[in-house]
Parts: sequence; C-alpha cells; structure tokens
Amino acid sequence: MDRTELATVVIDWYHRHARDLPWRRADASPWGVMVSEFMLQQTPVARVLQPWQQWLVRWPTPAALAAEPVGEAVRAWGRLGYPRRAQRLHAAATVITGRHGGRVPSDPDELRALPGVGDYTAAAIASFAYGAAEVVLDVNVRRVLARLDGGADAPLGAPTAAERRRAAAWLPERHAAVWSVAAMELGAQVCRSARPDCPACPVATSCRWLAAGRPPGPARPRQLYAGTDRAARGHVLAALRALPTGRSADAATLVGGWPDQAQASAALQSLLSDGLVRTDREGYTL
DNA sequence: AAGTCGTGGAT
DNA sequence: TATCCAAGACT
Repeated sequence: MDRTELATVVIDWYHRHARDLPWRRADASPWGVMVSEFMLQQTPVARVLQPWQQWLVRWPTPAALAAEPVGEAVRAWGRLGYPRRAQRLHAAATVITGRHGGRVPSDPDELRALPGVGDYTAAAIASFAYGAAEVVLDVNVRRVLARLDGGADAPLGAPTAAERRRAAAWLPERHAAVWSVAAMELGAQVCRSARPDCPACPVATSCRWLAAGRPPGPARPRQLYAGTDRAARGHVLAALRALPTGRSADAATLVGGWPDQAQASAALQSLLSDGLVRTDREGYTL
C-alpha cells in the first residue's frame, strides 16, 4: 500500500474508533478548539475534559476571557499544570479581541503570532477548527510516522526539517485535516509510547518498526520533580489558588509548609517576575 | 539548543 | 515506591 492508501486505512479506523471528545464535535467553536489545544499541551485528555467544559461555560468567547483579569484565568486553570499556559491563553484572547475582531484567526501565521501558540498549536487550530491542510506534528503523529515509515521509535528533541518533510508527504490530498486527527488518535490509542497495541493496529502489516522487531528508541533524560524549583512554584501556586478570589496572603503563608524556605521564597519571586503572581496592599495574590 | 516550566494517573 | 510521560512553547 502506498501512503495515500495507508492514510485512508487510518482514517477509516478513526471513524470507527475515535473517542467522542467535546472539542471534536460539530458544535465546537474555533475558540473551543483553541482552548482545548492550550489545555492539551503536555496534559492528558482525561484531565482536560472537565476544566474545558467549565472554562467554556464561563468564557464562551475570547472577549469574555479578555474582559477578566489574568489572575482569574490562572485560578480557573486549576491543577492542569504549566499555569503560564493560562496566562498565555488570556494574552492570546486579548490580542484576538483587540486585533482580530474577537474571532480566532484561521491563518496559521496569524495563529503562530499569538502568545502560547507554536508550530503545533497553530497547525492544530487551523486544521481542526477550520479544516485547513496543515502538517500537524505532535508527539503522537511523530511517533506513528517514525515507526510506520521510519522503522524507528520516536526521536527526541524538536522535529527536524526531514521529519517535517516526511509528515508533509503523508498529508493526503483529500481529508488532510481528518488524517491529522486520525494519526493523532492512532498514536494515542494504539501506537502508544508504552506497550503499543500492534495487534489492534490497522496498518501493522505495513509498519517498518514492527517488522524490525520494535527496536527501542533513545531513552529520554529523566525529569525529576520532587524538590525542584518547579515543585516549589507549584506549592506556592496551590496556596494562592486556595485563596478566595480577591484575597491575598503574605509570603510566610505561601512559603509555609515547604521544607526549603529559601527555595520557596525564590519560587515566589520567580512567579512574581513571570507575572503569574502580583502584589497588592494586603500581600500576594493571583 | 538545551533547560525550564506543573501535575497526577498508570505501571 | 520510583519512574514514565502526556495534543508544547519559549528562551
């Protein structure tokens, strides 16, 4: 089978096995798609479902979000992680409201210019919200193509030009946007990073990686978390989120309960300089 | 271009 | 229990 036929097989598989995710439904707005893409950056689908629903009830449009202080966005972000994504989503909503008439752009370059929107997210919004034929290269698509076409497990680091060319070559003439979600879904459900379910894969007989005996890829450098600055920031942020809206706390309260006081204080200062935390007369607040 | 930036479920 | 890692972006 050539690439076009394989893409068709994957698309057909997708139509039978796709999860019913709310941001994929026909009634999802471009803004809803955009919010989902921000929330899904490095965060699993299962943890995004509920916050996404609540977010869109509260802020159904970019203008609605832009009308509130960024601290409310950070608070509503809850425990999704990487709270700067909330900050950037708020900033992007502000730009959309001020310079795009309140409508999420469909042009990838305009999307890419928004805060928090990189190559992947720009392509994903253009593709999933507007049906554009863009190369959507997320970790799932990279893994599927690396295995199926490259015969190797997913590479580390940023996508190379060659990898991007390969992905572009796989983009079918028709139904390009569906191919992209389908490849992502295959990577998420079947062609998983850990214990891939090759018997369930619709293109297993064409997979170079499977034929090669599923050789292991490069080991990622392990990222530890406990005791790191990020963990300290997480502690401070959690304390801030626990505050009622509009209330503040002093540094001692926020830093309390963390074993390394100097580290926690530094974390608070870094959050301040990042704009994720601010001060008022009472103390620190979101 | 390697480091940094959260969080928690699964294994 | 420790490790992995999930629809990345930014510097």
